[in-house]
Amino acid sequence: MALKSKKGPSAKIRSAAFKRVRADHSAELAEDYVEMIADLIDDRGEARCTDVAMRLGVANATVVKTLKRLQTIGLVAQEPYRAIFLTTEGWKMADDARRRHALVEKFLLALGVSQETARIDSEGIEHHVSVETLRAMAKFLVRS
Amino acid sequence: MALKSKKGPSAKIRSAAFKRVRADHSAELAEDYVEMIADLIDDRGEARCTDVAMRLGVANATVVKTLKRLQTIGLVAQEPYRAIFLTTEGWKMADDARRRHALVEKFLLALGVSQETARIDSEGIEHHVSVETLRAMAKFLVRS
DNA sequence: GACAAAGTTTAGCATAGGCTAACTTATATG
DNA sequence: CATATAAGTTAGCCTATGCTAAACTTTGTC
Repeated sequence: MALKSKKGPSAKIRSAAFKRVRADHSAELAEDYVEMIADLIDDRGEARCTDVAMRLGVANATVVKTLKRLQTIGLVAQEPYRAIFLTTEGWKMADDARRRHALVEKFLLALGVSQETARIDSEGIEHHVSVETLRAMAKFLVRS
Repeated sequence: MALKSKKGPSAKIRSAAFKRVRADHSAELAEDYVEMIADLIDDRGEARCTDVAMRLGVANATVVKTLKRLQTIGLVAQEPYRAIFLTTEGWKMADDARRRHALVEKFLLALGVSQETARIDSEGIEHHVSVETLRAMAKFLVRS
């Protein structure tokens, strides 16, 4: 391989970014669920499977299965055929996610994008924003 | 259910955001791969399985498997035991991703975050930024 | 040209997140 | 208060993305 040169020490550093993205992804769904459950509880007093399914745009059975996972990792508590509750841990994650989500959305609006786009993009972006970037966004909001 | 009120027409609209995020995710990996393959080809003349695996931080076998999928959807071309090439379609996607990636990264830097954070966060964010938001970021860069 | 090292592929496994269809439980109303 | 409808659950399937270990090519070197 004549054209092969060094890999550079950057390879490992580079891969860290992708590893973080992959880690984000597995947390992402959990965050979306607890955030939505928190909203449902606040808005209407309780969170039901069906509401979560409808809002997420997935089948009921999918929600049930995912809730099982969230129970095993201690974010959610639920009796069969009953409404969904959050554990202390779950509330913590939900509040965190909501704060982050709101900030990103406000930031996008301040940047000049439409409400619609801010809502949609913030949903995707919120999970990939570090504390440092969040802080920079907050600073921008104060300035502008 | 005494406390159940209307679901609101927002449910379907809301779910659209999550559907987009899910769709983004399945495209995301493809974009990461073609972007990285394009970089490897430009930087060192060819893209090898091992390099992709190392940079992404995954096992070799994982790359092989994913490349199969990318071949079936027409982004990548490869002979067994040979280097990886991009199809015209693949190059289009790679260039698109690279443009988007670079813009997001530059934007984050302009916003005041560190190089390190800009690099990492842009990797996660680039896949979730709409054209409208990208344009707003570009505008911000011109102004600042 | 033989052979060791490096790179690639295959096989087989696990987890996560989707789905539909069939079934069970809760509840709201006649 | 019986029962139809709505809600939740289970079972079984699929795809995507990871992994390790073992097998197979390619290639560089002696």
